[in-house]
Amino acid sequence: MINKSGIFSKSCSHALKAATFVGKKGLENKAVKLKEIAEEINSPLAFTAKILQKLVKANIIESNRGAKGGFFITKVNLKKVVLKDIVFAIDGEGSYSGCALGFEKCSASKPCALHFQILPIREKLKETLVSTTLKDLARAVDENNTFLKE
Amino acid sequence: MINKSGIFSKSCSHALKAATFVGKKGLENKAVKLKEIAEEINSPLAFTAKILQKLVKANIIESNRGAKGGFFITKVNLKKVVLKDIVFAIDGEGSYSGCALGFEKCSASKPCALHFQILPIREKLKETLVSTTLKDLARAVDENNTFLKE
DNA sequence: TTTAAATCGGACATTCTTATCTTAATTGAT
DNA sequence: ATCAATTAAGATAAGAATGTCCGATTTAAA
Ligand code: FES
Ligand code: FES
Repeated sequence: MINKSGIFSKSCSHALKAATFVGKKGLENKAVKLKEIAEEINSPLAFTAKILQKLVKANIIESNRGAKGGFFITKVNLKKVVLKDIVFAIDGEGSYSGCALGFEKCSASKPCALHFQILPIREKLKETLVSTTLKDLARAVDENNTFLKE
Repeated sequence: MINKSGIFSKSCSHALKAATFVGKKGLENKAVKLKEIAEEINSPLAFTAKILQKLVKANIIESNRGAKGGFFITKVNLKKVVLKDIVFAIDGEGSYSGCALGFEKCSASKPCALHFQILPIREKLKETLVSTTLKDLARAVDENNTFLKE
């Protein structure tokens, strides 16, 4: 999953930020409009729209069209959705279980040259991605302990 | 650094494989030709050439042109070069110290929403990348414990 | 019923990564 | 000197990721 500037692809980090902001508003049962989301996470409007649509299709957040519409997340999902769900929805599974050197499939029976070095790191990453909920992130942002833009 | 199919960019994983193979031959003080490298790591010839050139410019491996030419690594470098050096040479520094959500710079004073989750993973990755030498990888491949292609 | 506010969805444009092609430069052997 | 083998380097192409645009659709309210 490693690329030239950070851990996640841009799409994925925009998705994580967008979902976190929707989650933050979800803490108080509010829906938010696309425009507000894009501004709040400092991400291009149209591109943010595309990403939000993916999150909707992946049943992570929901949306309402028309006047008074917007994006929102249910209490249930806010608690249930973990980071892995978002990463999968945007980048797919390969991103967190693929072989470090590009083998078709990571396996201990034909380990690549980096297998034993990378495996523990990937395990730690997986553990974090499945144990961190969107609510965790949303709360931290809501309490001003962490931020969605610089 | 995370992308759609594995931990490193393709360029970077080709570089790691190529360097490891050159390193394996370096264990017995042999130079190898581009063609042999590309075949051995299952990577396109011309693209492999480009990557090898970057490794040469980064003083990780060396090359000789002309008949009987090829790529090789000195005993000193084989022992001294760590994975970080290769990753830096190909993908640059951002790849392992950039902010997970794309902030200009990762900092505890303005942590992004994922900072506290990602930091320990990145630290573990860094630790691995600086403590694993090319010789370590080359040896494991030489002993058939790990592989460079499927 | 009309209108304005939103999201949806597909086509399009741009930029970055990956890959190829071609020509030059270098070197050892004949 | 010439030739063949080999890396170096730059131009170019193909593909994927990122980003934009615009018209269609849905909805609430006037
Ligand atoms: S085989 Fe490459 S990471 Fe496991
Ligand atoms: S600020 Fe984003 S990872 Fe540290």
